[in-house]
Amino acid sequence: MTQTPEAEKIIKTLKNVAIFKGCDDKALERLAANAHLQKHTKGHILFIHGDEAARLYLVQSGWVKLFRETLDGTQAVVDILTSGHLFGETSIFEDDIYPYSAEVVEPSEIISIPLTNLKTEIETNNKLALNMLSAMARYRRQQDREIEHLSIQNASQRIGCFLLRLVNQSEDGAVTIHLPYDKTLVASRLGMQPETFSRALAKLRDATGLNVKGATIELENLNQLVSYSCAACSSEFPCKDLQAAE
Amino acid sequence: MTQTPEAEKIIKTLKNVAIFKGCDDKALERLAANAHLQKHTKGHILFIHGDEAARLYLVQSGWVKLFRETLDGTQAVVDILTSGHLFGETSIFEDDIYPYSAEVVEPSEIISIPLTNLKTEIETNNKLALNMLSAMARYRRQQDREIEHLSIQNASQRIGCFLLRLVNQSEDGAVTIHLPYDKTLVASRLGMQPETFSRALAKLRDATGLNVKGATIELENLNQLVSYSCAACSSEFPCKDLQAAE
DNA sequence: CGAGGGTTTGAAGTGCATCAAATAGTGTGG
DNA sequence: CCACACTATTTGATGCACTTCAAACCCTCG
Repeated sequence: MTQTPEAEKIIKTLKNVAIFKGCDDKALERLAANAHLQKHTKGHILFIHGDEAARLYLVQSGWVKLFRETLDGTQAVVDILTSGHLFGETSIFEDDIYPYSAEVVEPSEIISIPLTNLKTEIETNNKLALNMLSAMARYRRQQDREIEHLSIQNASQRIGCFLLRLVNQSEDGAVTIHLPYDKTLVASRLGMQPETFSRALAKLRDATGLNVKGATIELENLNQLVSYSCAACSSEFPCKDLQAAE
Repeated sequence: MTQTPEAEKIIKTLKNVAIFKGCDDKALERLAANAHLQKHTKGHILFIHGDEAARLYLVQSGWVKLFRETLDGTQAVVDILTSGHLFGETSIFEDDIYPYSAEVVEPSEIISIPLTNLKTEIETNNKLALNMLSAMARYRRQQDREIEHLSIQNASQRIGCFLLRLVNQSEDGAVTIHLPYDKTLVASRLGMQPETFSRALAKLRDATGLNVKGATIELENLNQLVSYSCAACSSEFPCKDLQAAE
């Protein structure tokens, strides 16, 4: 089969995404049929909650925010995704509408694939179905923890937990963390107001001795942060899964 | 194949569970091998967060609470399940431990099935895998809404939303709702303290004119409750899925 | 009838939201 | 390179929502 360079690039990316691991080349080609790779600037809306779901999306680079809005305009951030993360794929079941809106929040490269490709493939490709199940189970555990955090952690602890998930777990000793996007956005991701985020981060600094310079955060040692945040969590520190791709 | 009466009863139940719909009898028999149906009294612990996961559970009748506990003893309720709901099944992927604890909170009949049965079956039975994917996708949407509610609804609105989900959606006009379990438990399910629940319910009564007598709640018409609670939600009223079995 | 758990009520405190305003930071065009 | 405009972030002041601790009340069941 002859392929365009774009198609080749897409297939190469798919190979590294968890749910497509172990799929053979033919299957990937079928999945990637009519797929597109597009660059988007900050602020671009990929789709709106309630839109008819036609494609699934894969973040190649950059960041994408998933959110919903209530009638009175309040916004709830569902998740913020980066390289390797997939979204919009759950709409192949029952509903054919997107359950949230998606907005590009940093310059991004986004791959999109027709949902029908996935739907067709999954119906005959048990391996793919199992991969997807495994990914969904992982995501579900994340959501459970998310709910737990919202109900029992305070603002500073949630920030601490968020920072810990940005740290490469193999790192030890002094650590430098770089916030991947706006503080305002981090705040909304954690379900709090920007003002609260600012104050809670200051409180966290006083409590754990971390050092904040703009979007860069330095930490002499992880343990203090771990004991501060993870005390109010049912999981133990190296909390696996939490940052894993879908 | 000769079957015990218990096995027959179990298979009959499985047939009515969403994820087993469309499975043929042979498959159900394989799944039900070494399954048990047991009665449990209030307070019985089925398993603890972190236990090695060996079986999946299905509520035949009664209510089961899924929860986690932090080091300092605080408890977060993950979900409270009833007839037709399945739990513990996600442990067939990656982890082989239960991601939460499970406690019987009302006298219940619980079916349990070895996880290996499901694991084996799912690997060859694409229909089952697809059903399970569909169920997981539905559950995921519920979780998304749960997170949204925790971050943007207040206590009274969350109670209102909870009540609306107990109402048979086809009903209209005057409605009587019966709380299925302790108010204290409802409170924890909604992520609030019992005292807060009590006060928030009183506030909801004043705001929407519902009538509370112990565990029975009467409501002249749904609309007032809908407009009170659903204003702070991104979904529109007859919020499907939310009470659906996994 | 009394014990015990569930539920409500009261009083006080904490945490987060909100509104307002100051400050820092960034990118633009001159 | 500067001044300006605009946005992100911080800080202050205040109010409301929920929690916490305490105690009363109610209901059920032995």
